Amino acid sequence: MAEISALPGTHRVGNANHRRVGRQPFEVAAARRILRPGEHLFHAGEVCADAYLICSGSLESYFVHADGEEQILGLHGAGEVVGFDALFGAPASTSVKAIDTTSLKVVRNPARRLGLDQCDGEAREVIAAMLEEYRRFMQRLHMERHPSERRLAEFLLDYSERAGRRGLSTIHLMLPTSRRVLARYLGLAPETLSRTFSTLQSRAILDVDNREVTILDLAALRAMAKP
Amino acid sequence: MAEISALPGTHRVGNANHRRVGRQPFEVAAARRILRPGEHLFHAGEVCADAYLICSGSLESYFVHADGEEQILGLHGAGEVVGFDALFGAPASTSVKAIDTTSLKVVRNPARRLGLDQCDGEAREVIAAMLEEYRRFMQRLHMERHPSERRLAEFLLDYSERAGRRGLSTIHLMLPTSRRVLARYLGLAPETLSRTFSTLQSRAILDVDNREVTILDLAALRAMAKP
DNA sequence: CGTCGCATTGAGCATTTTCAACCGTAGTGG
DNA sequence: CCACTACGGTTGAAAATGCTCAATGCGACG
Repeated sequence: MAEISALPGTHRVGNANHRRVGRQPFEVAAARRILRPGEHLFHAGEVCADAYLICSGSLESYFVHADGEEQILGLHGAGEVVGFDALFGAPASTSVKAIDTTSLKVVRNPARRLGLDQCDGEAREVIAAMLEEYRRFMQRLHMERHPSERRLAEFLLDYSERAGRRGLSTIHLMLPTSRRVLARYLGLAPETLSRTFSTLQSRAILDVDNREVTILDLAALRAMAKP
Repeated sequence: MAEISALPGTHRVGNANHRRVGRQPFEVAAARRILRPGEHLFHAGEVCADAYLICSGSLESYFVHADGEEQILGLHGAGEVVGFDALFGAPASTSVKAIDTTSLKVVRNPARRLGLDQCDGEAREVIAAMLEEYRRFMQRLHMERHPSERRLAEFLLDYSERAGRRGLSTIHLMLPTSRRVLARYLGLAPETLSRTFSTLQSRAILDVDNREVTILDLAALRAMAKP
């Protein structure tokens, strides 16, 4: 895939064989940056204008969730790109730091370059949804390490919130899928999910009737989701 | 449910209230599409020109991995967007099918709309890397359900391939991180990872010396990764 | 009324985590 | 030069968690 000659220090300014077609010319800067081990490239939440292409070394991208658990999202080596959020002018979803001494090529202002900063409303919406999806993935990767009760609680709260956003009840939920599909979504065996529903019902936290779920004790559910 | 026998392709051209800013004019179609339960919107691998915005109903996006396991990636409700790959003119990473009867708004040709089909080589590379990252996430979500041996095998093969791509040995690997970090990356306790390394060494599949790992039996490792 | 599919429940089993101790190396200071 | 400590890695045993297999319950549909 992204095969970039990883010759550390080869300042290839320009790169003549560009198939530049549409966009107006802009500054093509082949700026470089070097990180020492442990040094951060950026932190989650920062708004970065640039993306980066790894020339040599390796990076670690991670995210510290609200509960303090550190989720490691990627180990990146030469030829890979970090800083996608910059594409969309969005705050970084992850923190990125160097594992070894790492040399990077700075891809300046990719957002402007792609013209993403000036597209119409509907297209913007698609992009926003894409970032949302990306974050949801992070969340799910994190969830996979939680016990089943917590997974279910997290799912229900997320689902409840989404239901609320589209004007439905946030406590009386109508699940969209069969147990089997929901179980696979949550990464559980169907039996385990069934059992988990049962125990939450027996503890009067939920009232479950097939696909209809009523949240009886929201506080308890929240406590279960964020220990 | 509203069993309106689908009006597939109601080309409602128009919709004047666009905040068009940058891009040149193009066909603004507010076409709609209705899916019945179980019906597919698209399959993984198809190249779709359009993205979709869900108006009502719900969709399931999933991917069937090489080993036949079905990974459910998202349950999508009203207000969400599916079909990001169309943004980049890339083949769909996932299959999407309707759970309930679902009504969609078609976002035509988002790629052209964003001008992504005509950006320069370096920017293209960033986009390709982003899609790669997305697929890696899918892969990892899938991995979380595998036993530790398989996870490690998959990681090592992936890492080996990446090392090869940048001109390093594919059998003599220098791991980039400490055990602790690698364990977190793989979603395991450090002790479990250590044990797994040990058993693979005792079976003469690997030779492990701290961060140096040599693959002794590639075939066995492959068999372990893809059952 | 029987059967099919889905959901639930139960019991035993497998894997992983946790807690604890131990080992080897590297750094530090006497 | 040799403790001594610190740290990461490894190993062991117990406990927890979720999975598999099997049986049962329940509702829809013919």
